[in-house]
Amino acid sequence: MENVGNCEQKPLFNELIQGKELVKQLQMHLDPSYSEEIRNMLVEKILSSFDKALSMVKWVGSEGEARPTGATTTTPVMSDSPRSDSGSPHSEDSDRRDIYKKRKTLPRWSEQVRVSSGTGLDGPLDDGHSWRKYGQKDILGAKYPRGYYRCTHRNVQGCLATKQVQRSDEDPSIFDVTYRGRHTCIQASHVIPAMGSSESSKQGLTQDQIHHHLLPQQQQQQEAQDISFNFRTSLKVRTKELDTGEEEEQQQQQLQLMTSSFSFPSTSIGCVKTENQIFSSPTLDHYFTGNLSPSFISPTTSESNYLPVSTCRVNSFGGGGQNLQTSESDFAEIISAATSGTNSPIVDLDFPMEFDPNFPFNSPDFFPS
DNA sequence: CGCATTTGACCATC
DNA sequence: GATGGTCAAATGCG
Repeated sequence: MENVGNCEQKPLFNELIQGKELVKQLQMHLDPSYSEEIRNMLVEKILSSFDKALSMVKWVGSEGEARPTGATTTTPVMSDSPRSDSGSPHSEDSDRRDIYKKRKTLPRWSEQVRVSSGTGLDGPLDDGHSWRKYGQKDILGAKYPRGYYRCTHRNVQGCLATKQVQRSDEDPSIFDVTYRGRHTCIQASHVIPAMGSSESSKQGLTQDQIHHHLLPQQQQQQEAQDISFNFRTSLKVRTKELDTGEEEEQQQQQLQLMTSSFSFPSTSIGCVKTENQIFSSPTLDHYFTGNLSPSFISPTTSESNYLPVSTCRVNSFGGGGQNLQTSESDFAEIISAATSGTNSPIVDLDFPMEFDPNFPFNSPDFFPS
């Protein structure tokens, strides 16, 4: 935590540099013979880059915990005990308010999970963490109630990660999962090797229950398999969105527009939407994939036939600005998960486009081949 | 018996 | 006041 400052400045710096580079590119593309699409995209990218840089400045300026970008609403909640009726009136109230306050500043992103009908799974799948349901609520205008989950290890390890699961109105097989906060817990538990795990799920075992059957040594390895387990059973469409102010939301939408069309060239799986081949542009292709290690991309196809059910992911990323503090570790987690399991049929890893260009994806350490 | 889920009530925010 | 998010007692399950 002491190095937060340094850690934050680097991405900030990178954002600025990136912005500059983008301006240069844009400059080159000002020639009317170039596609307008590309120019627009560059403009948006530049804007987002600077937005992120700005928000990072704010973020760095404010001390402490994982604060997403320029969190506009950090209403300092004042002491006025609303719940004086029961229990301990003193610290508990402020604790609760603290929780609310914290929650507001927690990073948030969402992804859509499609549960294949063939799997017999009724609900949204586990995502590599164990969750405990703590509430359900009918949501206005939504057919299905929203489920609220928090990390099972919340009490033990103080992990504040939560998620909300909302079944899609139009397509009940799609679940909109909104995550909040990062897991600070050590996932002491993870799912069993591929085949067995899906069977277990069908039998109604919760992931957590499954997890408890594992020995600690196994558990870390299980993470990768856990993730792949989900990949095998669901289609995820991740739209990473950052929780922050409304401005950010708009920016987010822009970014999603821009990035949702992205798909890795190697994504051979049929159901991936490739609405838009913006990235066929050599320039942009270079721009984006330049940050991607080929070995990052290639595994996707080689083992895709391993998937028992239609499984694919459409990645679309919003700007990852706020996530910078955590995304790297998250990232590393995903990457290591993807790479550590040799039989891991990871389809497309979803990770923010806005990663640190200096992040050593090209390093052999990251992609032992 | 211990744990997870359900569900109504409470609280914060808009 | 309406709505969404959380709490916690009650209930269910292995």
